[in-house]
Amino acid sequence: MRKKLTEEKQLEILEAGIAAFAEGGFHAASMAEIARRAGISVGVLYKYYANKEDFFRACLRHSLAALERVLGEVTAREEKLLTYAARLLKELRDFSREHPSHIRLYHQITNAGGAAARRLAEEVEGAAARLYTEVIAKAQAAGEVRRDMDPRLLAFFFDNLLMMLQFSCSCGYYRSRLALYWGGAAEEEQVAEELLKFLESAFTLERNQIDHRPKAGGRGNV
Amino acid sequence: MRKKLTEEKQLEILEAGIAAFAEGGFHAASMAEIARRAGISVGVLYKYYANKEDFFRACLRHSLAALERVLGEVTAREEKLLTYAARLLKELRDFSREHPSHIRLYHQITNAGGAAARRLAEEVEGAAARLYTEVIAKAQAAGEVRRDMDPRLLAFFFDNLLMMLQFSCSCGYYRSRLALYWGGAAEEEQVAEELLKFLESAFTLERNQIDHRPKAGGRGNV
Amino acid sequence: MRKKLTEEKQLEILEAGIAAFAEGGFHAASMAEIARRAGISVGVLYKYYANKEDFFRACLRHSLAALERVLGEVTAREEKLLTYAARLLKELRDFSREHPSHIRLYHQITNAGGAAARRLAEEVEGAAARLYTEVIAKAQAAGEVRRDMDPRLLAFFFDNLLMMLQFSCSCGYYRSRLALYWGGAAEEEQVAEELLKFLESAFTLERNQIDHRPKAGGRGNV
Amino acid sequence: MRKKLTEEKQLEILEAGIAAFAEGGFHAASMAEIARRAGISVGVLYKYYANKEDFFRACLRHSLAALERVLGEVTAREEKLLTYAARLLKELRDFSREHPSHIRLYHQITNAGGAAARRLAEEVEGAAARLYTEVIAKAQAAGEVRRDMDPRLLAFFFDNLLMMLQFSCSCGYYRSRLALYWGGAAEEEQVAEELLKFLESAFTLERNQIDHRPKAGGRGNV
DNA sequence: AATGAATGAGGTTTCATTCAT
DNA sequence: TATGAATGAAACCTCATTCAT
Repeated sequence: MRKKLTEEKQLEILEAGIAAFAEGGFHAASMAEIARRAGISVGVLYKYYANKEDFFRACLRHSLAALERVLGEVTAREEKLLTYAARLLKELRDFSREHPSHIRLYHQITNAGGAAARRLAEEVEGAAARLYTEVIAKAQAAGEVRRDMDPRLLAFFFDNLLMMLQFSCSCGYYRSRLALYWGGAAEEEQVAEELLKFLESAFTLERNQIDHRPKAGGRGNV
Repeated sequence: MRKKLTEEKQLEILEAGIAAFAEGGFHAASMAEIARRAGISVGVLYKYYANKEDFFRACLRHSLAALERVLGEVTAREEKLLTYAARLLKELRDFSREHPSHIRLYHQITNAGGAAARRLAEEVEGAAARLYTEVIAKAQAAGEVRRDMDPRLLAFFFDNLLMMLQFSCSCGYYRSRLALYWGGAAEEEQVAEELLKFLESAFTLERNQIDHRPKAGGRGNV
Repeated sequence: MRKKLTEEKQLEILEAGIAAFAEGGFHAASMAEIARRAGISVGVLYKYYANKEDFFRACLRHSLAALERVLGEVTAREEKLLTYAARLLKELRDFSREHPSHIRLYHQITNAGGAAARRLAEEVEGAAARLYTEVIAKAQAAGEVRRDMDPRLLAFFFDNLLMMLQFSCSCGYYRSRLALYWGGAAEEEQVAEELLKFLESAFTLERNQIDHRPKAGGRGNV
Repeated sequence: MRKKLTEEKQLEILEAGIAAFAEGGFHAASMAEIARRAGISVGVLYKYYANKEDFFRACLRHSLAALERVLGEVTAREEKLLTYAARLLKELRDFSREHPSHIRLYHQITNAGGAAARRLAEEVEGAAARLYTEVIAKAQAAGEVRRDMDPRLLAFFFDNLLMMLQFSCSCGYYRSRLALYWGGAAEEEQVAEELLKFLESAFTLERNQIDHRPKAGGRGNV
């Protein structure tokens, strides 16, 4: 009989699916088009996946698994908060560049609503949320991070900035938007670098420490 | 586009479209369903709009115009950066609550890619990007904002946090995500309050000012 | 708007469906083909019926309703058993000729098995079974019909012969089969006539009355 | 058709096909499912049979051959009509019980129309039709059977009752129907027994012999 | 002018058939 | 040779769009 699809081909199919679903969501993608892009016949899709929905979920799982693998590698090491943040930024940037469709698919699912959204959010973000919060709480205890803010919100804002950075690397609209702010030839390395500085300050300075006298060369405060 | 339907009815149609498109994107929405929701016949839809795409663009325009109106009102007054940010947060939060579909539709279109995305980004974000950057640059000049970061990136990170806050108020997934971080009964007022503190620090403290000695009660710095 | 399908057109659609399903059963018929035969588009089929199964059931209902109407008319009058049987034969023969597809569809569903078959049998045959049995029991009480057989089985054999007669008038195979027995130019009138004679004897003669002496011109008995 | 599979396996394949086709007709059965049931691969099916139609015909031939073998055995002996009928009933009942799928497949094909139906009817029923007619004609000549009816029609009605009895033993719908008439625990032996009585009378009593005076305990005749 | 039924292209899914292994 | 995965035509079904009323 004909050889079963190689592992490689199976991945290619998933990638084709991810790319298609990332484009315009579940409804916009066509199974026939996906098959064509993956260089197979529709029949194969339906031999491996019960239906479009099932295939979509497989793509999602595959995509999120890859993302989680990246996060897992970064979080395996014990480190100072900002060192950790720096590595996270780098890894996510690399991942976003290599697999923009994965990030775009992830962005797609954030459209979802209802119970499915809740389940998905817990599945995808739960671990990260807890990890970030914990790391930040520890850093607060160690006096490395400001104590006048709830660690959960610090973690939340931190993750928000990470998400937007990923989107800015991967999704057409957000890329254009970054270009609008930063100029056409966006060097993402520098953006990441600057984001670290931004975070460093945000994590450090307590409100009551803010000096309200104008700085040299300027008058007045924020 | 003739002029027979009342202004009010026209708005109702657009709102129905926005709600439908916000749900699952362009392809998931059905013209018949939209007409039904708006209490009109499909025929009317096609009298006023050439086709689905055309109607979608009208919904988008309407939705973004509303958003821009809000931004416009906020930015009309000359103010200090953080006062301005505070007002912006409040207005966007209110808008997100009253018109979550608008925000969700906005989120939908950020999936787009290609030239359309570029055009859209410029149209939607261009003014804000320039405004934020300018305000921040002025604040830097006045010594109210750190000078060791590019005002464009400061503006960019600022806007990123704003966008995520809007999504967190409006879109199912992001709402669940906020709940994950912050607990079930997320009081968005407090989140906005804390975001201001976060921004204040991020905008203020320069990296070389960061005290690397551990704070009281903790040892070491970030 | 376009005019809704006339009652007449709706019947035409059902007839097209009945003809198609009668041909080779549920699976052999194609919705597109049915639409084409009925002179409509597939869309109409799916506006009136949720899906193929639903449409099939509607065809069945329509077909059986027509059959039941015929039976109902016949059974409305109080009559002697054989007069009644004669009229039944005539009406069924006429119906079979005018609507052979209905009979053929009926024949199709007798393929069914399982609980659906039981339900269908009760629905279609229940009334007739009870009626025939009752009429025969009464005739037995009146001494008009042999008493050495269970009225239920007499009714059953009676109905069996009726069913086969219908099939022999409507379904290709059974028609050919009748031709095999009776010769090419099967005159169904005469068959029905003879069936009556057959039934008359079967209903009348009790076993113990059978004369075992050879009849004139023959030797030996059955 | 090559000759590599064991005789036994070939029969198993045919039986699987017969069971599948009997279920819902030609179109409802799937080649893959048949292969699975027979414990072979589809490839084998297509090595032995050119296509689905060809395989269907082979199943039919096999099924009818079995039926004809039974009839052949019964008709080999010279006997009195009713003894013969009794044996026929018994054999067909046994066959229906052991191979209900064969009967159900036979029932399936009686849907067919056109020239194929004619050919099939001749092939399947021709011999029986001629045999029955001949036996009955002889019995008439011997004075054992009424002479006021055409032997061909007597044979036809006789065969009709036989067919229905077979269906009533094998096909879901007809079984339910019998239960409707005769009660849940249909004992087919008794039905066959009673059918013989029914036939005996039908074959014997001539119309002009029918006594039109009411029988004891009743008034009037049929 | 508004309606919404009808249209039919196009999407999803199945399955008879092929053919590389 | 037997296998059963791959193929793709054809079936079911949906919905953007048209247009008779």
